[in-house]
Amino acid sequence: MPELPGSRSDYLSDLNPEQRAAVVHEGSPLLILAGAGSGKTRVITTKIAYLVRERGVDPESILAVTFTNKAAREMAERARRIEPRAERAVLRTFHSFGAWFLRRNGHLAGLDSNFVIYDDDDSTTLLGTLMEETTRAEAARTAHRIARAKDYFMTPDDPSLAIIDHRPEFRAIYAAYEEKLGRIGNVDFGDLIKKPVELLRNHPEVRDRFRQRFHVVLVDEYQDSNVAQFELLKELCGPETYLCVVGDDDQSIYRFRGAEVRNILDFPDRFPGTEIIRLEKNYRSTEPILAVASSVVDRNLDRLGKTLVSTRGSGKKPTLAFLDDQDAEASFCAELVERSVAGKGGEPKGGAPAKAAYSDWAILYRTNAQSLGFETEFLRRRIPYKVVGSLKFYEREEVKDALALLSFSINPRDEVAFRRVVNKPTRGVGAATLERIVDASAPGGDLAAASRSLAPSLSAKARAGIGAFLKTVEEGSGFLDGGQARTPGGKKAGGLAAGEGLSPFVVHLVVESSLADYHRAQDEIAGTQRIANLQELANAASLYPASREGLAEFLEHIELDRAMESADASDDAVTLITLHNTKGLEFRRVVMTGLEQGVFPRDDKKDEELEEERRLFYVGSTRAMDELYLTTCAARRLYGRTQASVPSLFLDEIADDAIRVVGRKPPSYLSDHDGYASPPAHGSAATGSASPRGGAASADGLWRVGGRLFHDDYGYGSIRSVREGTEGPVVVALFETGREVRFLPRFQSSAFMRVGSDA
DNA sequence: TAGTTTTAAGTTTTT
DNA sequence: CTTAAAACTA
Repeated sequence: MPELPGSRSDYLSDLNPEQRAAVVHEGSPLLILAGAGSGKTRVITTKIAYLVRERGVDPESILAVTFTNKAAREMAERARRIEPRAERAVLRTFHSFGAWFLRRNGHLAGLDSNFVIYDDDDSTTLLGTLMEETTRAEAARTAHRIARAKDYFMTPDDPSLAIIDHRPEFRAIYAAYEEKLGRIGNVDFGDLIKKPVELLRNHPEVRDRFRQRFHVVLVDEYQDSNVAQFELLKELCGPETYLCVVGDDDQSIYRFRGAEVRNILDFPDRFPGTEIIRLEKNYRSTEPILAVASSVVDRNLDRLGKTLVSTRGSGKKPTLAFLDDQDAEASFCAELVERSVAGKGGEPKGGAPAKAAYSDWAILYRTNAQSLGFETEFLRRRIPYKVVGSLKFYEREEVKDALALLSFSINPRDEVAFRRVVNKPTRGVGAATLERIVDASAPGGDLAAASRSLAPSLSAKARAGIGAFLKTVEEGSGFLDGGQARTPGGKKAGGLAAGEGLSPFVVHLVVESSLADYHRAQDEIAGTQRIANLQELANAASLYPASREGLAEFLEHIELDRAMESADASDDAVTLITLHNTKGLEFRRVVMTGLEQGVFPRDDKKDEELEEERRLFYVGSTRAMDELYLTTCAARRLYGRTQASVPSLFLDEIADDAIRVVGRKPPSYLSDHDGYASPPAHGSAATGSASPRGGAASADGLWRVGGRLFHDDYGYGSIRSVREGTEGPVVVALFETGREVRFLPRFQSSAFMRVGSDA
């Protein structure tokens, strides 16, 4: 049957046997365990094309869900390239599918089709109105717990709620939050999954309709799915539905936000008759890189188990560098980059070094805060770089303000939006007035109407302020209801030509309003780009129709696809990126930095969390195609304080002959990890110390007479004498306060440090 | 009500 | 150290 003559390119013959088996498989549920770099996306896109082309499946009956918009776009693009008809398949993220579902069916659950989606910040604000005597930080914590409860598909009356939050009052807070959110008529991220499941359960006719619509359900990155998403799949998949999930349990790194590894580990049990296909051929990395990656993740106990085999064969052995501190780490990375770009590959042997581009390089770190050191050093050396993921366009104050104003104009019950912008710029509507208005309206009532009816009883200042605010909103409303024909003022907005959809509206409400004046003033003072950001927002709106529905759609797009992609992807620059953000990416050369206890792994208290950190190591190291470097520092500045650090536990898990070591291993690295943090140690010999010569020094050469010290309690001082005791060096120091103190460096950690002569 | 000073806290974060 | 929110004062 699949033998179509001539006309098609033989896309199946490009696949390896396992990939092909996964593509042509049908019947039972299928779990594809796809290791890093094993051609997962290729399999899933080819499968869509195959189903349409060879099996005569109607593309509109195929639902493929991913976790990121980027992945969804890439999948759509690649499937379409093989089979143009695949364009009609429903290819969405879980959340955008949920929103799509609720806009059509939400009325059955009392939800207006133009609902606005609240992000975590909005949920926190809403919760703040319910928990009056708590700080915002506490409200944020509770909001997070509620989000987790929804990830686990728990309602406020769920008996297991204590697993999420053991406080007895949590149940009531969660219930109150749900009640208020419902009255306002909006939803949060968790609702986009949870509400469709509930609706499908309560309305069998809707469920059956969907089961008739989608015959094939495909899920990408299944290891990142949460319990609620699993429930959604169960509702969507009837006995006739073909379900295929693709994932890698070793790449599950979002546990902290509800991802449930058990979903993939238990998939064969939950869906009886499941067939498992393993994709273990890695097309990305050389063998030595995979050896390092595997050696760490292999220590995990809870995994399905897979052995990646490189199709690229041998290559350069990964390098582990022991360095002094984060400054040394930054310059180490900078030098690696500079030398490779100049064509002087770092290695004396191994043939002619290939000349690298800046874009071949990625510097990986555990936390965003670590990027700063690299940025400073790269800036100084004029190495082009781009920081991925720190843009946070949607989190900017002016953007959030603009979105709040837009949200309020389609939903005057939106208390969160109202609170945010009613007195911005300051119009004389303070906390007292605001509370009066909110109290005057019924819970979840129309706040614009409440403001209007209360206005006569307010002070002149507050009345004028409310009036100005309402005028702005009403003009916006009129525009939306009147349709495109009634462009406010008839002027060409912000240089945009006519027929720009929603743009003129956004320009009027946001770029030309008093709110914009406020931000324009901020631009003057702080030299920021706020107005430019608002203009960008307005430009993006041109793609949506000038109606309430169009505005809701626009807001949904902003809320669900926050990765405002900067178009500088073609620039030749080093990538600075968190480990989490690298999933799905690949680079020729990768440096994983900060391999220290407390940094990475960040926390070694709980076994399950440690296993997740190991997976993060696996994800990071398998991004590298040709070269992999690991760095670890003897000391690290954190919150302005320098602390001694111990090399990461993961470094112990790599076989000695699997990695090339640069710099000196500290003694503690060889023995135990639970021991004392050693004082600034190993790098000093390698970097060359300029500390004073002569006089007694400790056996390890770190403590010299005359050396400078800093102690949290005693301040600055200098070393008077050093001798070897049974517990290591014994140092006597005279501090500036005149105090003379004797101590054992071994028992000192954060409170005490050497002051480098380079400092 | 609005601006200033003090104090507290600090992961990762596809949606 | 750096940032953001709470507390405080004009």
